[in-house]
Amino acid sequence: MLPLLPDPKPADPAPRQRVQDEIRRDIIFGSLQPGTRVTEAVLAAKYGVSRIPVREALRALEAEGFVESKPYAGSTVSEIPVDDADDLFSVREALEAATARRAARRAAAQFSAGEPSAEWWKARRLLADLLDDGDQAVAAGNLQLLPELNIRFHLGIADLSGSASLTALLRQISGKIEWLYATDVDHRGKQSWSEHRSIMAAIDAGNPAEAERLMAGHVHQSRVGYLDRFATP
Amino acid sequence: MLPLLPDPKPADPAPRQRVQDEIRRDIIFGSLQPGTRVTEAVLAAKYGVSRIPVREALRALEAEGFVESKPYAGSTVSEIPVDDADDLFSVREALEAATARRAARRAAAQFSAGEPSAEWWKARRLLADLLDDGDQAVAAGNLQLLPELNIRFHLGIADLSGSASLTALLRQISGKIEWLYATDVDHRGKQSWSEHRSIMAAIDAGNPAEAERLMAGHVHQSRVGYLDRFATP
DNA sequence: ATGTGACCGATTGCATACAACAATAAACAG
DNA sequence: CTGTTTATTGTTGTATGCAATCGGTCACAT
Repeated sequence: MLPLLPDPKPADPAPRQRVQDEIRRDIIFGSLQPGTRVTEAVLAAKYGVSRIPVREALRALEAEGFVESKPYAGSTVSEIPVDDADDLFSVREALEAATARRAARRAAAQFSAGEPSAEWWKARRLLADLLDDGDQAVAAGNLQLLPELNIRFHLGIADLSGSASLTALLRQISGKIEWLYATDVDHRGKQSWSEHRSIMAAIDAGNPAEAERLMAGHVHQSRVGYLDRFATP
Repeated sequence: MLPLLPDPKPADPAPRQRVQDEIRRDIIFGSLQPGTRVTEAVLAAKYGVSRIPVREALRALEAEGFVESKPYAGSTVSEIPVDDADDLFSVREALEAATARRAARRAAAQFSAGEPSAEWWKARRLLADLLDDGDQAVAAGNLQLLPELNIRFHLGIADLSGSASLTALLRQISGKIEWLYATDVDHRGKQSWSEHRSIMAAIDAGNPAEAERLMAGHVHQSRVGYLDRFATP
């Protein structure tokens, strides 16, 4: 006999990843405020899993800088790095300039060596879709979608650069930047998004210098915009 | 019956940290070569602990970029990031310039506000000892001690900056740089070390611009030296 | 001979159980 | 009343056992 509900629970194939994303989201969007003590047991109960996935998620979040832990003493939610904003942006400028430069160099190399590799096409295709989605969101006035799309675009460029080290660093910084912006939306949204296509074009053209220049300017504007708005001198 | 040796092993109070450091050391100094498959079970047996500490150590090392893992598929030792060297150095330049600038600013603030805080003195004292140890090593010709002392000095400056975000980023980059240098010693050792005191002096003087300038130049020389030596164009 | 499918060993992911440690609070001496 | 010592409790750290999943391999049909 066939059961009417063969699989009532969606099976949850990756509890650790899910829990990690949930906790990070709760931290970024204020449900878990800085200074809050988070214990493995209550989080485990909250998300319906054992302590082990929660524990690993907390360790990962600690590496990302969202929580701080002391041995046998527990974990607490970190402070929002507002004081570090300016410096984080300056590092991000150098970092993303490097990724754009590399991406353009790699694009040129891929095309000069006959057919681009499969993984290159995959990353490039993802960026194309992303750009379209963003334009669509802008056209429809859904500006609240832009922060997420923005991060994915920049991480996509890092992927194109082919450097795992730089991608990991950018991922770490992006988390902090997202946290900083979470208290408010990116006001410069439309303007900022439109700059992405020219960066992409410079990369496609295999022009490292131009890609680097555009990306550096793009991030710099983002930095200036943030500092203007939140005025943390 | 009572065993003759009730506690032959020194109890090992922190297996996870120890195992993590051991594995990282083995990776950096060649005992575990890139591409090697590392399984939790054999590492657990190798270090005489259970799989859990090994597992967490591997996760942390994955966040540090030393191993790569795929779900249910195991972990392998990452490739040495030689291709990323130049870009890592360029990011490091921006990053350490920021830490030096902040450290100087913070030093000035500490002194202008009466007595410096306890944690400031602690970090400052650690750097003083470090500088002395390095000078002593140089005088005694123990240049092989310098790479370790060098990393600790730069992380110490990051501590002085008071920014957890920047310190975490530097820690991540430092691991990679150490890995790059592990194949050879830092040839510029003596010269490089002597520059640390002037950086420290600029910070103590509360001169952010000068501290930033000196640190940027210091890291830049390190970069040029590395690229000259290993010539990866 | 070769492509395709299912099986099997190996390995990770998670849950439960227990031990070690830190932090707090209570008891006590001064 | 205050400083110190000691119990107690709550939380993390580790060990073991089992379930889920992946990679390779062997049979088999084409």
